[in-house]
Amino acid sequence: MTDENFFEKVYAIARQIPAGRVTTYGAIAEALGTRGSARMVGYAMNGSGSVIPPVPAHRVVNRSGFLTGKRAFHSESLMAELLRNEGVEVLNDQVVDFKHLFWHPLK
DNA sequence: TCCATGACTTCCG
DNA sequence: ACGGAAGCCATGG
Repeated sequence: MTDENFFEKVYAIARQIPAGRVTTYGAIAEALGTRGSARMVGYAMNGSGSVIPPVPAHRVVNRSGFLTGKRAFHSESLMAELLRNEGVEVLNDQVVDFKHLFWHPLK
């Protein structure tokens, strides 16, 4: 393992996401200072399952509100289940009123 | 060191 | 408005 500073930053912000809220990879990337590394955010989240404390990766979706990362979970439906458990309505692998539930890391 | 991959985003047709 | 292609940064082989 080399310098995992980047991953730690992603995890830190992901853990700052309030329950019942969701954010986008680009927003996190921008909060890190690397706006173009939106893909890396998801890439880092891929290892979030092996990090402690646990990271609410299910609260992170793409800018369209789609659960693009649900495939990385143990079950593809688990991500939607977690969101619903927090009060976030998910329909057809998409967050309902995503625009309204959107949470900005810097805000 | 170079090439290939990816939980994204934006631009162009 | 919709679909396809390019750009982007970090990691691994």
